[in-house]
Amino acid sequence: MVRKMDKYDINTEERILKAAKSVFHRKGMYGARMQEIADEAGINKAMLHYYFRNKENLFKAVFRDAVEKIFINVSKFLESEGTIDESIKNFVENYIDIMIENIYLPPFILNEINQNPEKLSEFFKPLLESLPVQLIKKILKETSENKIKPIDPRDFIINIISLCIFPAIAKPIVKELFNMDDEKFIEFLKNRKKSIPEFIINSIKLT
Amino acid sequence: MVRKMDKYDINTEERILKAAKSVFHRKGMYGARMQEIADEAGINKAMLHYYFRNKENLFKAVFRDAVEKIFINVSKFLESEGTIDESIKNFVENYIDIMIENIYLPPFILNEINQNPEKLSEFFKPLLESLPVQLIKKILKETSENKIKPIDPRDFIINIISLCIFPAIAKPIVKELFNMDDEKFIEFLKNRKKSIPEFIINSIKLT
DNA sequence: GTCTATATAGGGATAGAC
DNA sequence: GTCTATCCCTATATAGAC
Repeated sequence: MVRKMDKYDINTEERILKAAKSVFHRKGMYGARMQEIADEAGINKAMLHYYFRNKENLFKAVFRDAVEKIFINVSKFLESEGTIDESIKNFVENYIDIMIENIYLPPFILNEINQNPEKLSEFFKPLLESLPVQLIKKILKETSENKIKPIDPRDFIINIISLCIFPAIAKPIVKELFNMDDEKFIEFLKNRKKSIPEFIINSIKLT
Repeated sequence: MVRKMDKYDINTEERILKAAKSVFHRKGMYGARMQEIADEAGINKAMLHYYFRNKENLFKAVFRDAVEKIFINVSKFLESEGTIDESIKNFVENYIDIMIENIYLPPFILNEINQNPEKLSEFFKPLLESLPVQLIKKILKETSENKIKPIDPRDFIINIISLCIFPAIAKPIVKELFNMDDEKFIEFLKNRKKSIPEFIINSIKLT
């Protein structure tokens, strides 16, 4: 796996991984073809097996990377310090930025989990267990102190995540529905960094 | 395609279609196997080709049915008469009922569209063009008359759809996150028939 | 219409030379 | 480490008997 290389070169393993991401993200585990990955990496199929032994291993490397990018950060931002309002703004802004940079990942991950739910325990369990404890406590506290409208913390968490992630999953439909090209679509997402926190904060604040 | 049959029997074509739905919904176009569909229908592979000629045709029949179930209804409920509040309640309640009955469809459809965006024009275009015109007008009117907080109608539409559909797409994660079995998960969705309209109406009403 | 048997191709994986 | 050639299984699809 280790190879002397030119400073400006990138090594074969990285080239493969990059190509594998591109193909798996678009086509999923079963739609992807090893040949296509090899072509995109500019090498031949045998190399894929030399570095990753089989398709399943290569896929897992890609999937693990995707989960880390998308879910490690959910965890981090959901648990931030400060008031609820600050937490919401912080989460949404950071999360939509991640989404814009990795627009293919949410459909890729969610599709894989729906088709293979057992992957959940293999990749997510440690993440999920520790996830939103702090935030739930914060919501319950603010509710009991009459600082926000009462809301089931589970609904709150699902709502904020839904509003951030769903447009990435429905991208082709959203673009078609509102006649957007890619640029307009990104602009739409960027605007949601402001509109989603407003939407959520309005809905929970006392009148 | 037509066959005399016992009153309590269902004909072969329907058996195939039913089995095909079950398998395609769970595994998608590329993960599904014709053999598995044949087994589940209780017939052999040759029959699949006799009735549908090839896998692609069979898949399209299943996909078309899914799109009609999920999107015809979006269109219908989004355009209902009455005040905005009534429209929201009407849409969410009806849509979550549909979701509960067809929990596999949203991930199935969205995955297929993400992997094959060209399917969009083939199956959706007529639907999408006529979609939310009335609702957009209603929102703009209420905004200009200072009856609700100003909101981009596109955000409004995406928000309401996100809140309804996302839990279906993330079902395995939601169940894991909150330690739900299937029954608890359905209960959670049913509760959202009330909580989502509250959430949305609070966020847009003037204080 | 329904079955068994088989053709054909595609794709993952390996062997072996360099 | 990288390549070419090839193996071999799997899955779609067809042929043909009943």
